[in-house]
Amino acid sequence: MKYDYRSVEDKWQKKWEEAHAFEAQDGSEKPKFYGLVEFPYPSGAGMHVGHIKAYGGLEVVSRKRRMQGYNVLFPIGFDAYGLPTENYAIKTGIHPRVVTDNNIKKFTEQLKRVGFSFDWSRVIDTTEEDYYRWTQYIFLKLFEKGYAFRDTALVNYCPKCKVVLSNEDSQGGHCDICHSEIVQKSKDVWYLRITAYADRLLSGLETVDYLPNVKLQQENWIGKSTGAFVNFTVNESGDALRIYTTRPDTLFGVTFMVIAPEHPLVDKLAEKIGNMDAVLRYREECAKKTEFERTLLVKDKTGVRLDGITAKNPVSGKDIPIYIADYVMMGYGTGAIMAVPAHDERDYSFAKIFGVDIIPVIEGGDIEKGAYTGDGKMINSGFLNGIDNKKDAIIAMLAHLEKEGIGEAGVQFKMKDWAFNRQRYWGEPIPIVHCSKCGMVPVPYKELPLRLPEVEEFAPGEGGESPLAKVENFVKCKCPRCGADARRETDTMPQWAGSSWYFLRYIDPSNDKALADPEKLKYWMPVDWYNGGMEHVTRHMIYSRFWHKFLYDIGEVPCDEPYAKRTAQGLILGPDGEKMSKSKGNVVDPNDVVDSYGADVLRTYILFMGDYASAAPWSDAGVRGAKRFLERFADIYDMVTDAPSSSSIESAVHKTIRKVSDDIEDMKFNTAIAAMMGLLNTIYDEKRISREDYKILVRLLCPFAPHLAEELWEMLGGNGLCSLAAWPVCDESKTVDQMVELAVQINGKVKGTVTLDKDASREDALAAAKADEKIAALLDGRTIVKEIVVPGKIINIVVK
RNA sequence: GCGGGUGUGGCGGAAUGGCAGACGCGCCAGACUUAGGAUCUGGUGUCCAUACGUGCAGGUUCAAGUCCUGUCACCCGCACCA
Repeated sequence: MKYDYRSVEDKWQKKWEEAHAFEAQDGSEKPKFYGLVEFPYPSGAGMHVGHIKAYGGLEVVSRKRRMQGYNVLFPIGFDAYGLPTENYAIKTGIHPRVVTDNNIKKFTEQLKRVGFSFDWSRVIDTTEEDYYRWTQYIFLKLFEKGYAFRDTALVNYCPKCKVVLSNEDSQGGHCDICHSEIVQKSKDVWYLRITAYADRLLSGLETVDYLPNVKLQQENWIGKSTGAFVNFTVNESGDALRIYTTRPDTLFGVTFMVIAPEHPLVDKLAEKIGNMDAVLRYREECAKKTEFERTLLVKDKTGVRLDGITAKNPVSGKDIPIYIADYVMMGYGTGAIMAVPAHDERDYSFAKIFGVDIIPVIEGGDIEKGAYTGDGKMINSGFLNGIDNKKDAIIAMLAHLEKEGIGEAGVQFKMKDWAFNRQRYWGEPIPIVHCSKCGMVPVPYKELPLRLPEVEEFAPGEGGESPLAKVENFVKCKCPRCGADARRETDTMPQWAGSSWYFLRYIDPSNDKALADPEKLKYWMPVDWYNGGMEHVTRHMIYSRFWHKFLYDIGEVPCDEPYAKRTAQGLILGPDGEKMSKSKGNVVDPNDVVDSYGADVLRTYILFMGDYASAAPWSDAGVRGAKRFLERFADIYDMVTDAPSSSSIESAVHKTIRKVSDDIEDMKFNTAIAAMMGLLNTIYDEKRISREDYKILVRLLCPFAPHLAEELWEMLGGNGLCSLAAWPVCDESKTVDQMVELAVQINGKVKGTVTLDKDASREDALAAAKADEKIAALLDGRTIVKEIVVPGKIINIVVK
């Protein structure tokens, strides 16, 4: 068959659109399936092959579900706020709105050309007023409940982008956008109190079906640790010095304390500290150090003793020195630690450098050699002496601390509150008014959306203020509470805001009364299956789970967890095996592949190239392999007869139904396609297949190469659209082969094969094996020790 | 350092403890061709072979790529988290 993919693909894309084939139905009696993919950021570069892989997985699943009779919601939209668009606007002077609209148009065309079965009637764009109105609404709810607040704190700041970044946006000490070194800066910033949900974000993971490594990464990011808070006292001033430790059992081994250079106690005790000059100098040095330098110097501990200051160990009563050192961070725990050099490697190396006492309190180590972090019997520890394990020692110590009122059990999380404002133009305005009398006042709900004003200049000011600050008629306003002159908040929300709830809006995209209708939410939520990249596991996913849990608590959504299942696709590497990047020049443009081979080839190749979850390099030769497969698939049309297929073909067809159906569920698309290729080879041997069996094959192919499948379906006289035809069901009885081949082993080594009836008895099988000439010769003169027969698989004869 | 993952042909990769290398790429040979970076057919782990082969060394088992112990290498997260 001559196959002109251009006209065929155009033809079916039009037919799908005319038939509204992929639009989800509200109020349907059918079972629902909500498949979600991470909506793209519409960059100027257009679509990447990575998008095709990311969407291609759930595309196949969604298409299969639809054919299985589900009411499928498989939506798409655009996460369009963000810095690249804004930076482009700053450079060119073109308004981000214009840039965004152009890019969305381009993405839409490209996505449609690939034939994805998205519900295009529900497209959302996070930068549109009727969308960000509800993003602002959620912010106000958070503010009302005290989960959005302002605080002055040391924050991650990117000097190049001139923005405050969250921890999630500055992993590894680099700006996520421009990769510059971030610095710590004290600023008055907006926070979302995500830490209030830390425990639930953790425990919720037990109720969802996420890939194990996705769960693990989230667990590590939340970073729960259990331990104790202990109050030490400063002898010279009586101040409490509170620490957090996971090892309260080692309290008797505390020989010094360390506080972070920025710890407020330093300033408080300034007059009593004998060497304040040196202390301040050290503090300055630390502030200048980049994250990178701090990490490199892990082994060489630095610090300064606070001269004239001592603390009292609350259990041993001993006086101990206090140091400041940058290996203690202000941002974790209380910014102060009790140091147990005998049993902590960091404290040990510090003690060695500074000549502090090292007192072992657990037996088993050698303090000359290093810290002993293992378990053992307690020594030098007063009432703990004799306890022989860590667990019991901790329990005993916690009881003592609580009884004496010097400490209590506690937990700590690595996760920090979410720094939420950006001094940027292209984002949702934060709907808050600053009034000199009333303080921070929310913009009334009825005034939402608070529109992003027009500006002349998109760049942030030199002082790091938002471009909105220069728009006088935006900034100047009346306080909604008292009517006095007031000023609007001029910062905008970070890019992660809009994507934290977008899956809710797809359910009811044009609702102007609520973020979505409660009945519709009840029907569609939770998302049944969410696929995306590993890079979003600790940011977008945690943020959106947080928002969702909050919305659940205030009764806006019907379920506690938004995503029932989460998977992730692996990267597509360049042909050179390296990560694709413009600078390496190894980027493959999916549009080129569609141009020269068609969308079906692109889709099929990307899902065939390797394990879906793993990274795999691009291969142009491999693309041609996919093309050959589809052409061979189409050429079978000439082998169709109206007589039944041979029993071997029939059996192979049903085995393929089973294989393809199961593999799609496991995202093993590569082996699903391989099974169809294998079946093709079998059919080519016989050059004959029944019309009905070929129609089964065409439906199996449909999720992968839907255009070709539709064309063949039509040629074969199938009813309606193949995309909406019933998914084939495997008839297990037809997959059972009457005759089966068994391997015959002698001492575990394969020496031959025998073909037997599937119901052959153990005796028959052994007799047949021994009747084989080669086997008989090998058995001659040997003593049979044991005979194993696994029906349908293997015969193993053990001889001496 | 901590946590997780992966090691299989020339390459991408398959294998509920049961015939390792499915399927594809590449390569070789042949056919059809004025031509072939098209198509079709056959072949293709290593070795002349007995045999040997899933990073390496052991172990369990009738049987191990798969399970167990140890070890090496690479990749990905987090990283002075107290």
